[in-house]
Amino acid sequence: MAVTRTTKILTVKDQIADQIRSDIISGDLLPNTKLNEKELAERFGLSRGPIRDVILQLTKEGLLISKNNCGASVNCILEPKLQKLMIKLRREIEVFALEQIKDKLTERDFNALDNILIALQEALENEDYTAVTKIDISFHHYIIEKAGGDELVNIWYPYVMRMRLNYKRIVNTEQCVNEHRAILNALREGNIAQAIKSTKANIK
Amino acid sequence: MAVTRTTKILTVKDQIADQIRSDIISGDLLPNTKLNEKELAERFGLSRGPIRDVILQLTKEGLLISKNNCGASVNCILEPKLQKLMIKLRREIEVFALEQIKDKLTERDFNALDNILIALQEALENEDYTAVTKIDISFHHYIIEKAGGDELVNIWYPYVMRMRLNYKRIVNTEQCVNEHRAILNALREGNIAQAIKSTKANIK
DNA sequence: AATTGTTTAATTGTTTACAAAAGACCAGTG
DNA sequence: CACTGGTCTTTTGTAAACAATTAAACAATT
Repeated sequence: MAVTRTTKILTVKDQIADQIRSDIISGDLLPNTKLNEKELAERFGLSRGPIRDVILQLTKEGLLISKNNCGASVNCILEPKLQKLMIKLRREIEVFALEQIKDKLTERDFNALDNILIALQEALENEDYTAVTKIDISFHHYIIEKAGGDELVNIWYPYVMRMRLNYKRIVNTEQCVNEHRAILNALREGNIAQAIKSTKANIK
Repeated sequence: MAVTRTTKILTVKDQIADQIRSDIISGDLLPNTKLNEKELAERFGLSRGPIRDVILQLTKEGLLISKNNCGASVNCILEPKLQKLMIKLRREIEVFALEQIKDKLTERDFNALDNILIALQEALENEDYTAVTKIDISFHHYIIEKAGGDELVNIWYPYVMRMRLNYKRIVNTEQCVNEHRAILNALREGNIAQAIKSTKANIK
């Protein structure tokens, strides 16, 4: 059998959600910006129904904050203590994931992760920092999903999103790709301890 | 000013969500049971719109699992390793909460928690185990909310719900109320270390 | 007999129209 | 001047009709 390229099918709602997430990450939508259902519906050429679903979803992820009968707005950054807690918890989830996939990674997985890093490098060269952030997330997402499936992704995702809301910019562009390469290399060598160490260094 | 009794206003959706959560906790809705939007709408005398919102919300909480165009069904119990991870993470959140509220609790709070325990005792005597579970959760909820507001509640809630899905029954009825009383007593005495110890013992 | 293709029923996804709540504005009053 | 009280507008919440997708039952073919 030839190599099967898995093209992921995205629902309309997923695409809208992705777009709004990008807008928030990129800074186009600043904290406290109010999201108007009607406007969003017109922007995406849809009715308010699906938009409401997306807003509810992003609210659960912590990116938006909703009040009854008052709509949703972009959430603010966390207070430092909560921020620290979330970093700690996210680290533990990622460490758990690494321990789980220790012996499960195939050559196919390494290739997939390699490709992600290539895309990351490219986005960095293009200075497309929104793309950088999304690709960065997708690297971690791949590992989390492999380790614990959707269940684990679902509890992991809110932490990532909230952290991204706090630090909008990738400060150290080179460091970013190097850190991820370190993780991947350690995984390739089967050196989980090092992979964990590198991951902890990357999550901050 | 007289004592202001705070009666919480619940939206329609919150009430429906609560009801479905109860049905799952009580065992009326077993894992893999499919939820039909139309049936639910008729049962609650609503249209499908709000029902869809509730389903999406419960899916994000991990109680339901949804597939595109195929509806939602009650989620299964977690595999042991994920279960252990979630217990660990929930403990850390609750410990964090206790450390935060150390000096913030007023007499009003102690009374509120006392009342919760009285209700817990009563539910136990009536052998209404669904109520027991809900009141149990509300005790912890009170502390989490006090410590970190909705932000913290939002990341905490999924863990509680998923754990409840795993152990449906309160095994040790007396132990349950005793454990919570130990937490409250420690808080009253300002003995946070003991409160943390008791909380850790309670979350399992 | 097993598998593939087609039709049909049921269910979800989306749109549109309507009801209710919140916020803005402005006049009137102390 | 501040403040209450009302109307008006805007926005969200809900309902009901329509479109699209899926699953199942059945027929046809190899």
